[in-house]
Amino acid sequence: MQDLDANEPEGSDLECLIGYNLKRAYLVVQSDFRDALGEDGFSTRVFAALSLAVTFPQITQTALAAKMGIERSGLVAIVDELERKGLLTRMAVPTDRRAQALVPTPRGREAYAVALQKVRAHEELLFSTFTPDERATLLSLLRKMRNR
Amino acid sequence: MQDLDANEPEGSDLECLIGYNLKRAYLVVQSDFRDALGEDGFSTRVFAALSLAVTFPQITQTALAAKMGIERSGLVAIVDELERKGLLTRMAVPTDRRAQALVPTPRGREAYAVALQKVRAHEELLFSTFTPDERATLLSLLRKMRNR
DNA sequence: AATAACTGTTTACTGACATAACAAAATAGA
DNA sequence: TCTATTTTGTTATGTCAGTAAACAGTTATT
Repeated sequence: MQDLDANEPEGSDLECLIGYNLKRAYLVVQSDFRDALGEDGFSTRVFAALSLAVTFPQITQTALAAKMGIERSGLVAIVDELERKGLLTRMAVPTDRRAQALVPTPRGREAYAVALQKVRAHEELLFSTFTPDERATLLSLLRKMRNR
Repeated sequence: MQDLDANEPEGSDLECLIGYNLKRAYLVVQSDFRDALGEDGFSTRVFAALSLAVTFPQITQTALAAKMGIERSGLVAIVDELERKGLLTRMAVPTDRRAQALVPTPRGREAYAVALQKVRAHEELLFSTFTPDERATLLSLLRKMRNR
C-alpha cells in the first residue's frame, strides 16, 4: 500500500499560486544541480560567483555581492572557497586600498568552462520535454519577475 | 558614486540559465511573502501545511509531508507551531494508534481564509505587470517542471 | 581637521531543510 | 501464533544559505 498520497486527488489552493509552484520548481532544479556537477562540484552560489568573476574580471567584492543579490558578508566565504581552490585571487587595488579586485586564475577560467558545460548539459536534460519556445518563454517570464 | 554595478553592463552566462533566473525569481517572491502577511504572518511552509490540512482534513502527518515534498521529521515543528497557535489539532486515529489525524480548528480555517486573501492580493500586486495570459503560461510551465 | 561613508571581515544568529536513531504500533511471513 | 519487518511520529544533530551587527582600516565630504 503506497502512493495513495501525493498524486491524484488534486491539489489545494496552492496549486494555483505562482509562488508555491515557483518554490517547488526551484527545489527540483536545485537538488539536481549538485548531482549534475558531481563530487567536486560547485554549489550554485559558488558557481554564480565564479561566473561573474570570469565575466567581470577585477570586479570588487561589494559589486559582486550586489550583482548576486546577497550581502557582502555572505560573499566572504564564497570567495574564500574559490581562492582556496586556486581558482581566484584577491588582488590589491592601487587606487583604493580597502578594496580587493577579484581575478580568476587560468585554472579558474578553465574550471568554469568545464562547469558551465556540465550545467548547460544538465539544463538540456532537465528541460528535454520542453520545446525551445517553451524554454524561451519561461526564461523571459522569470527575467521579467526579477525586475519587479 | 553608486549604481555603477548591478545594472547595465549586461549579465554573464548566468542570465541565459533557467536555473539561475528561477532562483532569483524565487527569492523575490519569498522575500515579499512575509511582508505581505504582516507581523503575525505565516512562513511559506506553515501556510502551505495549513492549506493542505484545510483541503484534506484528517490527513496524516506522513501524507502531508509527502504532499509538501519534505521529510516527516521536518513537519513536526510546523505542526507544533500550528497546534500551539490553536489552528490545528492532532487527533487520534481509531484504526491506527501510531498515526495522528490533522484537523484544522474553526479558528484555523478562518485564519487560513484570511491569509489566503492576503497571499492572493500579494501575487496580484507582484504580477501586476503580467497579462492574464502570461500568468497562466508561467503557472503551467512551472507545473510542468515539477513533474519532471 | 573632523566627521561621515565605505570595504572587507568576523561573529552570532536564523530558517529550512536532511539524516539517523528510536519507541510504539501495525503488518507480513513462517 | 510467533517472529520479523515495516511504518508513524518524534528527537537529536548537522548542514547550507543567508542576514544583521559590529569592527578596523581607508577614503570622501564638509
